Order: sequence, then C-alpha cells, then structure tokens
Amino acid sequence: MTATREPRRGRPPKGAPQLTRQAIVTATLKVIDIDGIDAVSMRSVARILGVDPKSLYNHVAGKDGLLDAVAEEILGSMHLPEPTGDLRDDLLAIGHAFRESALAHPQAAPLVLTRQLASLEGLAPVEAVLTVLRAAGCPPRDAVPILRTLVATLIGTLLREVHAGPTYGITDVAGIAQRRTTLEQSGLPRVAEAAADLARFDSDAEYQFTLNLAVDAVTARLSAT
Amino acid sequence: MTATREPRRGRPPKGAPQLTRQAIVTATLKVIDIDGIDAVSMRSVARILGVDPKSLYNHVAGKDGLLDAVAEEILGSMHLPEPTGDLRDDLLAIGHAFRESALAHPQAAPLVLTRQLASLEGLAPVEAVLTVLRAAGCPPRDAVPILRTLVATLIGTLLREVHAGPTYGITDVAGIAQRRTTLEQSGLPRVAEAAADLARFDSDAEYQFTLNLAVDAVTARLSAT
DNA sequence: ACCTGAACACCGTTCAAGT
DNA sequence: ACCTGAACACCGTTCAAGT
Repeated sequence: MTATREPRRGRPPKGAPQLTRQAIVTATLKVIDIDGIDAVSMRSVARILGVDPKSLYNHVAGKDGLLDAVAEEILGSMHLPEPTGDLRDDLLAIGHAFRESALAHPQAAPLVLTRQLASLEGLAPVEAVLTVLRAAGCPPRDAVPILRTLVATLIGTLLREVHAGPTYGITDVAGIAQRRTTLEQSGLPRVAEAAADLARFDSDAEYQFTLNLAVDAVTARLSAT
Repeated sequence: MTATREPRRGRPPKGAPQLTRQAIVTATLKVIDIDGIDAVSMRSVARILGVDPKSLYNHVAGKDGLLDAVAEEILGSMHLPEPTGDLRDDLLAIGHAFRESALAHPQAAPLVLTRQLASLEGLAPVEAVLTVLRAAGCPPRDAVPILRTLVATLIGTLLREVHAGPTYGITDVAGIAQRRTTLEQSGLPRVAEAAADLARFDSDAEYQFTLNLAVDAVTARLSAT
C-alpha cells in the first residue's frame, strides 16, 4: 500500500537530504544549461529540487543573490595557471583560463561577465593578473588600469561570443550567406564591401586575435616606461 | 456636468493623439531614466502613456522588441564625427562619440552594450570604423577583426563604468575608504598591495586610458604590415 | 533552524470582439 | 487599422505558523 506522497511540513525528517546552498546553485545551473537564463525563476529552480520556492530564501538572498551565487560558482571554478615568469605567456594563459571557465556554461556566461561581484571569488583572477604584472616590475599604480583594460577587453569579446551563439559561427553556411546578402544590401559602402568577412565569425580565432592584441599593447606600454 | 472619464473603446476619436512607436520608445526611456531598467514592463510603459498594455503590441514586437527599439534609438542618436584622415584621431573620435551616446541614458546603457542588434542602426558605427581603417589602407579582411576588438574593448569598458555606477567613483570618499579596507583584508597579497588603487575609479581617465591603449595597439598592428 | 500555507502585488501574451 | 475585455499561466517576496 503506497501512501500518496504528501507534501512535507516543517523541518524535513532527518533521513531526507537537507536543502543546501550548493544544491540550489547546481540546480540553477541545470536550468540555465537546459533552458537558458530567462528560464531561471525561484519556482523553476525549486521545482527540480522538489521543494517549495520560498524555501530557497533560507539559503540565498532572493533571485538576485541566487544569480550572484551562480556567477561566483563559475568564477570560483576557474583554473588559474602557475606563473612562469614570462609576462606574455602568463597573461595569455590567464586569458585562456578565463574564457574556458566562462564557456563551461555558455548560457550562464552573461552572468559571470556582467554581474558586479563583491565576493572574494571575483578577486582571484585580479590577484593573478596583478601578480604577473608586478613580477614584470610594474608598480600597483600602473598595474590597476592595465588590469582593468585587459579584463574589459576579454569581457567584451566573450560577451560578443556568447551572444552571437553557435548560429553566428562558421558552420551554418546558409545563415552566413543570408547575413552576407543583408549586409551587402545595407546601403553602407564599407559594410557592403566587407560583408563576406562580417557575416562569418570564428570565435576561437577572434579570441586569440584580440587577446594577442591586448597583450601586445600591454607589453609595449610597459617596456616604454 | 463633467462625465466620469470612461475608458475608450475601439479606435480613438480622431482628435486624440495616436499611439505611436516613437512615443512608446520615449516613454520607455523615461521609465528607465527614472526607475531603472528593471522597472520597465509593458504595464509600466503603458501606464505613463494612459493606454492599455496590450496596445503596445500593435507597434512593438513584445517586451524584447521594445527593448531592442530603445537600444536602437540610443545608438541611432549617436553623432558620428567627420573623418579627418588621421587614423588615430578618427578612431579616438569615434570612441568618444560612442561613449557619449551610451552615457546619454546611463541606466539604459546595458541595453545598447549588450543587445545583439540586427537593425541598420547598429551598423552606422561599424561603417564609420571601417571607413577609417580602409582609408588607412587596411583591407576588409584585416579590418573586421580589428573592428571587433575595438568595439569589444569599448563595450567592456563602458559596461564596467555603468555597472560601477556613481558610487564607485572618486567623490564618495567614505565608500572608497571602506572598499579599500575590505580589499586590504582580502588575504590576497597583490590585491591588498594595490587596494588604494583598486578602491577608486575615475571613469573619464580610465576610458581615455583604455581607448588610447586600444588605438595604439591597432595602429601598431597596421604599420607592422 | 528550516520549511510551508496563505496571501499580495505584480508579470507577458493571446485572441476574439469591438469601432 | 487599432484598441480593449476577458483570460491564462506565470512571477518574486513577506510573514506568520508549523515542527
């Protein structure tokens, strides 16, 4: 005789798995990976945990706090490389590590790239870049704006990449062709002229290009002092 | 005998001002400027127009289309400078024009910086940058990735600026002091060391710095060919 | 300490019916 | 062609009451 499962009341029986902040974050990531960021709601997350939406408020500061927690989780799982002592190599390595962590959950990337994180998780990459710049003999006062420029460039590039999505890649030939003719008929001469190049987008290559350009700029600036 | 104002029904009397796409966009901007972007809803916008929320659907493709329209409006009002023929000067001028238009409605800036715009409005700045690069002898194939890097850098920087908000500036001494001690106690040595510089943020100066660095990188890359 | 019922004040959107 | 009533399926969040 299987009793029809009644909704629990009060604290759960000791055998039951406690609702935990980590479980909530994981569930949220699941929602994001499957249905995208707009599908995140206190209700949708609670649903896949088999819990009342209001229970989440015991572990997370509202929906905003939940999204912050997700961003921190992703940033916290970033694998920072050991510095080798070579400025260029080290900056490039950090740049690639940043991209890798952001793209681990592409649909969640805007969160990581966009949220102003007050927590310590957000500071680990900052520490990494500062360490490399300081090792190259750059004083903190000069290092900070360089750090900010570098981060801004990577964020801007990654934001473009994740917003463009897979559609905008190099595989969807039909889509590329269609975008190309749109651009050719835009009435803007330079845009039309470059339509073939504007219509396609190789994210790996473009990231590489931008990162290299940024690192070049930084090393040039530093050696100029 | 003043009749109690009954809600209109059907098409409005010919004297009444027609609901128009432009009016809707303007009203939305008003909501954003006053209460921020999260305050935008079909209902809030309709309310200040004295209209039923559903009427908006006759002029705008849902809430998403509404936000796109706002972004296009802002981008469309960007004042692009006449090219002088000097690569550096022209790129700097476009960069400053971009910032100016984005900051005309600071609360709406994330829209402009973040939305993937399919419309022609979004192409005007692209045309401007391409024109300058082509004038400097750069072939389209090389110009496009440079353009993308440039735009990504500006977007990343402006995003940081608007997210930081006025609080994070250089005027709020108390806030700066508090952030500084937080950073000093972060346990991260390089962060602690640079705490004084990390705690403050002069947006004008930083934008100038980043823009210069980016333009330097581009000109260096071009003359290397 | 943690969970939920009841409740509140919101959302975006469709569709048919009006003029 | 444009507007709205009725309606639907959602939201986030508070607070008191349970265990």
